[in-house]
Amino acid sequence: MRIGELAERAGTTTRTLRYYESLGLLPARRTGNGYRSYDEDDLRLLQQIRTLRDFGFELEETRPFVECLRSGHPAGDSCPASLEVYRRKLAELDECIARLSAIRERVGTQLVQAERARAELEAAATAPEGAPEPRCELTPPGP
Amino acid sequence: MRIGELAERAGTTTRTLRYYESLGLLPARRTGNGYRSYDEDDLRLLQQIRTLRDFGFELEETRPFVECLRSGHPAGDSCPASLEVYRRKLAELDECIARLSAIRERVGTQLVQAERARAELEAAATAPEGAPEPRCELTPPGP
DNA sequence: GTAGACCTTGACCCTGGCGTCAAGGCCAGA
DNA sequence: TCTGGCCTTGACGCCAGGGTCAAGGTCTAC
Repeated sequence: MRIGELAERAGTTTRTLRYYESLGLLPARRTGNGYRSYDEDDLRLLQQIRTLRDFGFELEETRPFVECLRSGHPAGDSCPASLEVYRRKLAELDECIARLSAIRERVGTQLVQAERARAELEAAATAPEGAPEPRCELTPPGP
Repeated sequence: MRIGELAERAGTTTRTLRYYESLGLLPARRTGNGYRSYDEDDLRLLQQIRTLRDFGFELEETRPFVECLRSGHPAGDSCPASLEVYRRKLAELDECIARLSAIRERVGTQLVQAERARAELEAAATAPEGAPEPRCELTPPGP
């Protein structure tokens, strides 16, 4: 099959396939007129790549899986190199989740504190004229 | 103070400060010879920006905080626009963490399954000669 | 007066993963 | 024969957040 058909069947674009070829990730045979030619195995390789990318794997990280499949294994993750990528990815994900969770806590704390500070400001604003703090977009004092 | 000193005190670079100025995020006054001139307030604005960036805020997201500070408020998060950014960021973080956690589970499951499959392959390889499955980098059968 | 440290603007480079043109070749149907 | 649809390579753009020159101006110290 040609590049357009493969792209469509894999739910991607011809540009993407040419890009993968430029990386040596998914090389293509050529027909007499120079057109790229792919078969069902290439489709499987491509699906492996796209699946991993959906998981957030970088293209380079998909290479061991692709080569594993290409060397005749039934699954891309049948080879030790692929398992190693899985493990690295897990560690990466854990670290990322931990970092984001820590930030989430800090931002949440900041929000609560800032909201409390604003509530006090508003109370002071509606209360008998205290010191007129600099106001940003405080809702105008009630009627 | 001039740009070099401000950069050093804030732990960043002159290039970064010029970049922020080009975005209108941290404009600078100029001295007679065209040099940028900053004061302590600018340092506070810059610190606010850097702190938020460390939290993963994009530069545009820091703008409400900076403008809040510049309008005379004691803290960058004293204004409603800043609180809104906090809330959006929290939602974003929650979504991101949830997505990563789901992926983490799927990758973990894949790893376990692939490891089990490999263990079975190895068992078959060390057992009495079965069908010689295509081997990738299987450890050579023990002595 | 000159070396050296600072400053100026402008411009190109980098990362990843493509999108989007441009200019032209190949092939099938009417 | 012409139109339209596929294909080819090459090259630039984009996103953020700057890094890194280059070529030149300014100021201070010796």
